[in-house]
Amino acid sequence: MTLHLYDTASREVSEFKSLKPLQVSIYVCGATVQGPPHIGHVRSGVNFDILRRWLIKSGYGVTFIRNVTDIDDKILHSAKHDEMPWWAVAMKYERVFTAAYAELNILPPTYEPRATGHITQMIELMKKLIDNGAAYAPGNGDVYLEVRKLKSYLTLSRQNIDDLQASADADETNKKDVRDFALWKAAKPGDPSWPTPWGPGRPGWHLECSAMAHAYLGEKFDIHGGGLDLVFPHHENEIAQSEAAGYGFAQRWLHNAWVTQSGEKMSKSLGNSLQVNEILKSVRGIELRWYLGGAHYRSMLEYSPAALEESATNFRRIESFLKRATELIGEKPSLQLSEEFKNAMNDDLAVPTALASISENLRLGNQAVTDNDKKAIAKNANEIRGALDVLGCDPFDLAFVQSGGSDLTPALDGVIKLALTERASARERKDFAASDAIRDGLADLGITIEDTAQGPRWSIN
RNA sequence: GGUCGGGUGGCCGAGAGGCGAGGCAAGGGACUGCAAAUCCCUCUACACGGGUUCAAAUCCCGUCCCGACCUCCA
Repeated sequence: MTLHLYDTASREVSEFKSLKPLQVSIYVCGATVQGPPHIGHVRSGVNFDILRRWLIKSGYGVTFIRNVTDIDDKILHSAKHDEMPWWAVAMKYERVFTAAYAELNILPPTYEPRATGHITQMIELMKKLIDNGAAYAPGNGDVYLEVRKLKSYLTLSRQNIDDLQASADADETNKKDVRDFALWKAAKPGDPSWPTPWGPGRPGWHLECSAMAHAYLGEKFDIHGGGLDLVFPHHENEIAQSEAAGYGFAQRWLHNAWVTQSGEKMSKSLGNSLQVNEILKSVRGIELRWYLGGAHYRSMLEYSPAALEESATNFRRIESFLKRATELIGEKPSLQLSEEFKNAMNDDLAVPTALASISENLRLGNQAVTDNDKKAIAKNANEIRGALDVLGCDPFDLAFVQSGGSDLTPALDGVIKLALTERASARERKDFAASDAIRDGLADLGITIEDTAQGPRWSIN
């Protein structure tokens, strides 16, 4: 099976064909850096990172753009509130986002453009749109796109323009039609602004992405992604601007669903958002990634602490098998993929089905450990590690290996082995009170002892 | 009002006409001095009412419920 992906525009899963052979260009709408990320933000990051890794594994070269929206109303609002320059607010949260992405082993984008770094491209795009007659500048410094003049509009969300509720904005008086949207917003006193032929102002949200996608990927590119809530208006307006400028734009649209709580979308404004930093106090980044990436990208993921904990436990079982297999085989598993896993991933990134194949590998692998069948241990360990690698959850990945400081593991191993030798001799003379005291003592220190056919092993909880 | 998703076992979560995904929890068993880990077995569900079909969780019609978007959103 070749790679098939869903397309929001057609609402169908279809075979993926890149514009250029073995090259894929992807633009994903990144964060507006007006606060720290919640787990919904990074779910989007994980979902598109899995897509990217799968494309790379499938032999494609991938150019991956994820922008940073570093100027918007909320950033300006925060800046006033915190008495900081707007750019300092944006940079502060951009760094928090970057750190969160790194904790979850989300690959850095090929290019990560900031909106404010691309004003020139935005002005060029507006000029083009005004020359085309698609956009107009009413004279107050705003620039609007005239949606009624478009050949098509709202094709992604399949809405009728007359059914849209008009925006409640107070300063709509300069629009020819209430549904026209701002490409550029005139400067308000005290706000940052950039000079344009139509007056000083700042970019509208939609214009940024069209201009940056064009700057880095050209007139046509393969995949445009983002959260489901961006379909309208953001992506509709990106399409409108780009098509009005004569660009082919995105060939396929992918949207990830939300993380919900009590059935409701997680969002800062609803006050039910869970910050990544908070969650990472209870689970490791690799475990949070396993949890967020485990649901299908188009399905809502209902968050609960119990579900997260369950998922983390499940991951630790897999990880424990891989470590065990490494000890028994004498080398790290290689990266192999089972047919089941490949087929699942090719079917619109069916991660839950792919996970079922990992569970099967795990069961067979553990059985092989019991039977001491090294060939079967290796096969299953290799296929599990290969799958985890695609999912960005390879425990051997350097991204997850603690860096800095000296590694105390060999020293600790020696000390624990001394204790285990004592325990073994106690067990030999059937002094179970003594042997259990050693095991309990180690358990109190967070060290778990398992008696295996190959002798005792220890691990830190 | 318009446009979209969704309702699956105790819980989470796939599937989208026919071989009962998978995980977690629970119960039983094997192994163990006892545990832990692991393996085996059990528990077998698709909101409701009609319809189509040899066959429906899946398609159609209707109903109920939940959620999202309608110019701030991942």
